[in-house]
Amino acid sequence: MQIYNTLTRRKEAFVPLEAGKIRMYVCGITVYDYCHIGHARVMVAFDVITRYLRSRGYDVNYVRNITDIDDKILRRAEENGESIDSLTGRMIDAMHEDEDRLGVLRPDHEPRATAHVDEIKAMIQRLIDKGFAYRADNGDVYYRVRRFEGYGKLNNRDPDEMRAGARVEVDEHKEDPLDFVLWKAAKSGEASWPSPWGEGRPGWHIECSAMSTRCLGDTFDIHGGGPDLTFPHHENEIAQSEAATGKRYVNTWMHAGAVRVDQQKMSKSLGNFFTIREVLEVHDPEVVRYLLLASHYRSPINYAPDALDDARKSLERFYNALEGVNPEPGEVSSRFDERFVAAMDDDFNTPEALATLFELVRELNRAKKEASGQAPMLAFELKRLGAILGLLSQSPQAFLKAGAQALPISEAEIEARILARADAKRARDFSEADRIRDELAALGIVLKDSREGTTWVLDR
RNA sequence: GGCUGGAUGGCAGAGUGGUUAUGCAGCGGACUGCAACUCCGUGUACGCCGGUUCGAUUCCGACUCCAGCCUCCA
Repeated sequence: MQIYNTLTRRKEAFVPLEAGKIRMYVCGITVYDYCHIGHARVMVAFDVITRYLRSRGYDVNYVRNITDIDDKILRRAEENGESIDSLTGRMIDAMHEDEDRLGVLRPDHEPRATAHVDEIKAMIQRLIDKGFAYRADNGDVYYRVRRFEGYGKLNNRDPDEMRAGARVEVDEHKEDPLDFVLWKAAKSGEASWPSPWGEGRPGWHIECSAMSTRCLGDTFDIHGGGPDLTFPHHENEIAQSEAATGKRYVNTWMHAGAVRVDQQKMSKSLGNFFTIREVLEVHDPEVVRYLLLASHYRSPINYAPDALDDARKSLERFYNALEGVNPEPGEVSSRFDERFVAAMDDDFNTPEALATLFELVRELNRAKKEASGQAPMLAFELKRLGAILGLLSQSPQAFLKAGAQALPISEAEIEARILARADAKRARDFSEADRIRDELAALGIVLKDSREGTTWVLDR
C-alpha cells in the first residue's frame, strides 16, 4: 500500500509500526460554530481511510480531538451570552449529528482539550526542563523555535528565511518572533486552570501533541488534518513532541485538499462557507458524500450546486442497478475486487475505485437483462465494495423515492394511478395512459416500466 | 517574495512513455405503444514553448495562468 506523505512529498510504501495495527490521529474541530463542507471533507476522507484499512484487516485506532477551549470559543460564548460549556456542548452535539447523517463512523476516541489539561501541563514542563520553552514576564509560556533543529521540515521552510519577509507579529514578550505560545496567561475573568506558571489555558498546538501522545504513544503511524494545518499547526506539533520525547513523532502525514467556492478556499475567515446542515436541507447526505469521494482526497474540489446535481445523477445509476435485485453472497469474478483494492491501495484513489464500481454496475445491468442468475451476487458485491466507501447503504427505493413524503399525493394514490394506467394500457387507450403518466410527471414522479411491472422514482 | 500543489475531451474527474478511465451531457442503434430505466456503438482530450526518446498528455527545463500555506481557519 502506498500513501502520500506530506513530510517527504511523495508516495511511500506504508508499513505500520506494529504489524497489523495502525495508530492514527486526525485534527478535529474547534467547536464554536457549525461544521462546514470543508470539515465534512476531512471527516469523510478519514472515515473512508479507516473503513478501508479495517476492510484490509488492520486493527485501526482512530483518534480525533475536539478543541473545546480557545480564543474563538471564548469570544463566541461572550457574544452569545452563554457559558463556554453550553456553547461547546451544543456544537459537539451538532457535529455528531452532522457526521452521523453523512455516514461518518465515530472515531475510537475523541479527546477534549479541557479533559487533558494535566497532560498538557506535564508536556510544557518537560519542554521547559529541556530548555525548549520559557515563561515570559507576561505569564505566557513560549516554545523556543530556534532551539529545535528540525523546525520547518514538514513545510520545507527555513526559519532564517521565514524571518526576513514574514508577517510575524512582533511581540516584545517573545525572545524571537517565531516563538509560539504553549500556555496563555488568563486575563481577569477568563476561563483558566492553575499551573506552575500562573492561571491560564493551553495554547492550540500543544493540545494535539499532548493528547496524541497520551492516546497513541510517542510515535504513531498516521497524522492527518485539513490542508491549512500543515503550517504552523503541524510543524509546531512536531517541534513540541519531538523535543519533549526525543523520538520521531509521526511516520506519515496526510492532508486533505481544500474545498473551494468560486476558486477560493472555503473558510471561516472568508465567510464563504456552507454548513453541512444547510446543504443537507436540500441534498441527500449520500449525495454530499459521493461528491466528496468523486475527487481524490488531496485534490482541491470546487463546491457548486451543479456539482451536487451531477453527484446525485451518478448515484442514481448505482441505485437503478440495485433496484429489483435481492443481493446474495456468492461466486463472482474477482476482477472488480482486485481493481478496487488496487485503486484504494494507491493512496486511497476513490475516483478510480468508483470507476470500478461503475463497471460492476454495467455487468449487473447486463445480468439483470439476460436473467443470467448472476445479478444477486453482483449486487451483493457492489454493496459490499460500496460499504467500504460508506456508500449504497440505503435501499434503492429509499434513495430513489427520498422526499416523497413532501408530495401533494400519497404513495397509495400514486400506486392507484399506476394501476389505472395499466388498465388503460391493457385497453390500448394510450392517450389515457400517457395522460396519467404526464400528470404524475408534473409532480416530479417518473414511471419506469419493466416486465415485472411499473415502479416509480422521484426526479429532481 | 519564500514554500507547496495544479493546468486532461461540453462539464466533472482518474490515469498512462506507444493500447477504452469512469460519470453526466451529446450523437446513432436496440428495447418500449411512446417514454423512463437499461444495453450496444460513438469523441484525432491532455495550458504554451523547447529538450530527452524510435515515440511524450505522461520524463526534464523555461513560460503563462490557477490555488493553498507563510496570520485564526479543516
